[in-house]
Amino acid sequence: MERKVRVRFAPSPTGPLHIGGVRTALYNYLFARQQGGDMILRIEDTDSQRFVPGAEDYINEALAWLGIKIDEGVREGGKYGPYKQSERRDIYREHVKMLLDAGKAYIAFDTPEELEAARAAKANFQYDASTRGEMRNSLTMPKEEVDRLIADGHKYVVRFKIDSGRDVEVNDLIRGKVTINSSILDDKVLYKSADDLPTYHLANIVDDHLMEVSHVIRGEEWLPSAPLHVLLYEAFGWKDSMPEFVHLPLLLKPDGKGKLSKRDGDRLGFPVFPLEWHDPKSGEISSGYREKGYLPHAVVNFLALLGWNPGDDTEIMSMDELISKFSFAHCSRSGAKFDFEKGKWFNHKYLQEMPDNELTVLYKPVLEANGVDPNAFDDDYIARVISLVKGRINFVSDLWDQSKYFFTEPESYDEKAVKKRWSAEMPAIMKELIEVLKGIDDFSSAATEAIVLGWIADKGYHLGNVMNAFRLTVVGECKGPHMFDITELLGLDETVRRIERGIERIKLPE
RNA sequence: GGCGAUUUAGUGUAGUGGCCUAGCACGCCGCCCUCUCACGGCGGAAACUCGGGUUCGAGUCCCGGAUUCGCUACCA
Repeated sequence: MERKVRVRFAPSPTGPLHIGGVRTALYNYLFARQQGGDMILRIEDTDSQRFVPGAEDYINEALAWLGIKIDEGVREGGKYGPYKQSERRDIYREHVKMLLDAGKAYIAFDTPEELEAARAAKANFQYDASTRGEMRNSLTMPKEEVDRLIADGHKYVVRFKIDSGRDVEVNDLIRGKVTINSSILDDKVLYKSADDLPTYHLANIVDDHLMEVSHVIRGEEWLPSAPLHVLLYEAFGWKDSMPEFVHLPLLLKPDGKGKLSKRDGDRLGFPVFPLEWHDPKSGEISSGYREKGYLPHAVVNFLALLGWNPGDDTEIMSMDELISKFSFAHCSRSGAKFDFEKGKWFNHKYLQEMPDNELTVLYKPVLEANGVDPNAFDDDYIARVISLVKGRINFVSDLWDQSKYFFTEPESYDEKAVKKRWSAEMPAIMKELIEVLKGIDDFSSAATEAIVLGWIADKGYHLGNVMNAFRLTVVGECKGPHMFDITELLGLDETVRRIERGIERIKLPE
């Protein structure tokens, strides 16, 4: 009971780390930190067929970006290594032998073709207690033949011998007791001689035991095989030190049905990966939250709340707050549809809290990408621009659309606005405005506003029409912050230049 | 098909038998603010899967149906 909390995140390097996997990692991390425990990163590369180069680096980089710190792992080291399953072959071989010697497992020679034939012949074929007596394995064949086959280099697998008709209980920390009858379990393959590697199930149990994992926190897709895992702990005689199980609800597609998948991102236009991923084989690029302009904290906060809540209405929480408030009792049991809009809102919130000088750093590459040399402007100028428009952005990249007129004069004028606000007398009024502006000593927002508004009132002009025409010449469209905040930043010369240019270029509607 | 899990507004969720004429947030709509677009403030529409029970009383407990999801590989 008092044992140290040790959790593990155990992804397979078969591609980029999926956002659902990120959430699993996050919950592991939150729990470990809260309990003063250890967070292990184990690479489960027991499927040599599906190995993808670069995937492991991707996992490390993604977790680092999100602030999920690993205590033990391939890079971090630790006393329980190696942390990559392909480097633990000896350990697995030894444990497979233990099971074989104890009669809890057996060797099977059935080829994939033979298994396929068996499945085709029998509607619900399952390699289990009811059928293993008819298959080619060490239970049906004389020992000499088994030895000869192995000596001749025939490929075989080791299967777990599961007794039928037993109710196996799994205690899940968020779902309670789950019972499954062992008859529905098949004799799972534990080890493949072809590549001298165990399958997930065996490696998982052996590693969790040897690494003294206290809590197995993983996705719900593992719930059906949890009883098998319990049986394996029993077979090894490790039942007493078996970890606690926690099966997290899945992240579902926002629209239709099923688990959130790689394709959904492309289809619905939002990332399902933390970082952009370049597929080494197909060359295909999948978008990532980082590259889309998400702040790592926003992603973490958003993900934390997909399947868990703090028990009150708090939504914006720092990593430390998440750590202190996290609990399995407040995890939901059903899958959560991925709500991309809410994700944007979190990013918006975090962007608002970010100091302008930090946003300035992030904005410069965006400016550059839009053909503006950021070095042509003071950092202070950029920061002031940002402070004026940041309330309306969800991403750093939105800053461009909201503030480009601070960096480059309008190239065109919004048609609808022209139609509504530009009229025959406007050029003359704008010329008057230029003179008014030129007569102002203090071009600050408040002073300019007082003078210009006074002039409009004296002349009896229509405030909305004049101001919007003014805005049209300076901004190019009728949007943006307070007009005189814009002109203060732009300065008298630039403001006048733009009005002149507007007078020249804006054509009367019709 | 079998097995398991699951079920509160469009979405994420609060709710642990009376405090629920069901709260919060995203999204949506409206109003206010206002030179514009946003932001912000205020307000609105919108939900307990169905049927039986138990109980003085059920969103909350029990049974059954339905739903959705997952698993059912020599993948994890």
